[in-house]
Amino acid sequence: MTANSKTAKSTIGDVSRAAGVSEKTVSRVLNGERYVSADLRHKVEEAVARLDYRPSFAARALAGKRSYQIALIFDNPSPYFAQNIQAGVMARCAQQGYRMIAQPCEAASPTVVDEIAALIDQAQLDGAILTAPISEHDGVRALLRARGIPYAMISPAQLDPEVASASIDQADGARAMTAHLISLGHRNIGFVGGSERFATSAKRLAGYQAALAAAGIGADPSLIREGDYDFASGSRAAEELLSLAVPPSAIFASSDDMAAGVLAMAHKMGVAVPDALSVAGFDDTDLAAVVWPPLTTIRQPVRELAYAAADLLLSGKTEQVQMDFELISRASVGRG
Amino acid sequence: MTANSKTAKSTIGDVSRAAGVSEKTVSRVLNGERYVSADLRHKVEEAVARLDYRPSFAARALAGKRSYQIALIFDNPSPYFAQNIQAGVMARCAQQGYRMIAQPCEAASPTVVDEIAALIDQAQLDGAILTAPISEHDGVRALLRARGIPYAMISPAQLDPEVASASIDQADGARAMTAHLISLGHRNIGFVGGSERFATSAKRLAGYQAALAAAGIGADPSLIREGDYDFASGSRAAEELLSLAVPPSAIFASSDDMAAGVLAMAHKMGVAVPDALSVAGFDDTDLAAVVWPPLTTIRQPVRELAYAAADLLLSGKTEQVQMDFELISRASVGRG
DNA sequence: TTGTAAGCGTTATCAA
DNA sequence: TTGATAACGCTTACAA
Repeated sequence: MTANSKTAKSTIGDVSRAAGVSEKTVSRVLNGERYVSADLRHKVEEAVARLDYRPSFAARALAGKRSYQIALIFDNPSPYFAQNIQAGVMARCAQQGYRMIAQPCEAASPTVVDEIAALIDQAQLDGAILTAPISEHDGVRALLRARGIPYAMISPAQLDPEVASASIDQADGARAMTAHLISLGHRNIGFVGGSERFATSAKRLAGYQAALAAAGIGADPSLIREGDYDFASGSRAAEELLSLAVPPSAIFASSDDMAAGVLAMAHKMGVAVPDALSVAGFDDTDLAAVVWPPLTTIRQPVRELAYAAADLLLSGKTEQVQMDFELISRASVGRG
Repeated sequence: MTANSKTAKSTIGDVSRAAGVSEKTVSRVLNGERYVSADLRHKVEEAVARLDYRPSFAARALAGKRSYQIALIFDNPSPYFAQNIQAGVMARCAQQGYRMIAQPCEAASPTVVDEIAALIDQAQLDGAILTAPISEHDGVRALLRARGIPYAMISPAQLDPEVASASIDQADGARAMTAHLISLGHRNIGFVGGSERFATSAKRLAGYQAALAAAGIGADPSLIREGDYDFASGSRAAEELLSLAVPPSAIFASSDDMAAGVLAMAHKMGVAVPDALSVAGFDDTDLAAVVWPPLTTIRQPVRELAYAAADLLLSGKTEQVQMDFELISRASVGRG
């Protein structure tokens, strides 16, 4: 290996000359096509390794049908969630020789569709992965369909039998958590719901209500508060709930930022956690898990959802994969 | 605008025909070159708009000297930090017709240099932006230099007069915070330092010590603990500090995750915040600010650092920009 | 199983 | 100030 090999950028022509074969044969080996003799294949592989050759994305995209690029289109959710999804998708792409283009955007902006159209044209996208609430954006989905770009959705509000997706059962998660609280002896369970901007909110509320009904516990509307998926709204809701004549003995917040807010407010109001109050969260983000140990959470396997979505997209499958959530009880894990 | 215009991908040839000029002239207009008559320029612009034409990145990269792509290379810092930096850099790139390629990596991995070399070759990078601790990685920086790829650093440990960078004065931030605590009457101030993996840790400690010295307060080694920049190590350090015969009346944690840990431990040990204990943090991530209101922090203007680094890189300047930090006192802001 | 030729959409070069 | 023509590095189509 000469000193140059670290600096020189070799081409497919260099490789073909070094291996004594045609450029097309090198291309065949690179793309794993059939009809290459073991002998030539070996020679090519050796030359590729020796020259430290790597194909140009630009040339491949221009000449071929595929660009080996897919986009991850997301609307500014929690940074923890976004980073996890991004890392997961990127890892799977890299494994298969693809590159991921991160495309943050605002679902509510009037220009989203144009922005994504520009991306498709300029980057010659092979596919896309959508997270909520972009996965609910009709304009974006129509564009993708019109352009013939395959896509997969992560935790979409509605399963679409024609579109690949990876998700957990939101309602069942909330049901399981509520049932868990009931099994601990709680009868008076507060619920902090999420904003209507996300379709998951209604599902989580439904799960909570289903568990209560299944246990024969009457629904008490004063125990249900609407939040905004953020810390402040969780605090606010907790203040109201804990000020009730008969305060709840447990509060289930349907996001972890809100659960953290509930905990902070409980501390502030001198309510002992977990002795006088159990706090539970629905964890989209891993945030509460990091910051606030004394918490029971329903965890979405975020990384795994990303893997699944990427795998579906790259393999061209159009399945709706349902994954399991985890119920993590800190009390038993004993991390605090 | 026909129905087709939303679906058709037009080329520079289509535009040249529509405008009645040569392809080269269209190219000149697109790239803002001189020597194009106002008349033709106008015709071309009109045709571009009418056809909704957007140049192909792949073709530009292949034919031209520039790929209009830069990489953001970062090693898994806090998700909040990463998302902010990414959003900032991406925004500036988009403004100037560039694309940002996010490249997470591990500074300690033996393959980082190869991974980045692959990226340079395959994507034909025009430049890169490095965050700590990649900005301290000699192998990576040597590679970039050898390949002739310009780069900018965000908050590097050492300013390099040859390399563009955007940063705040870490030592001065820690000094300012410590001086602030002293001005509130504190004399007994605990310090939780960061890991030696980041060169900033030593600087923050130095700032803390400088402020104490300036106020004529003797250094007490038992008040200084080493942490790991995470929640757990902050809790641990706080537990030790608050168990001292004479516990500190204020604790300054040099990261916000650690500050959150300090706060949680104070609550757990029944130490009233902020009455019996002031807690201060150095905020790289916005995390504690979101989750833990009763906190005084030194905030890095993360978004602005990203803007500055991107602007420097894209304009080809080799300056070392120093930005101001903010001292945010929650008590006065009154957010809790 | 292998190779030849053409062309992808743009910019660089050089001539007009 | 404009425009022909030849690259750029690869894959497609087709031939051998």
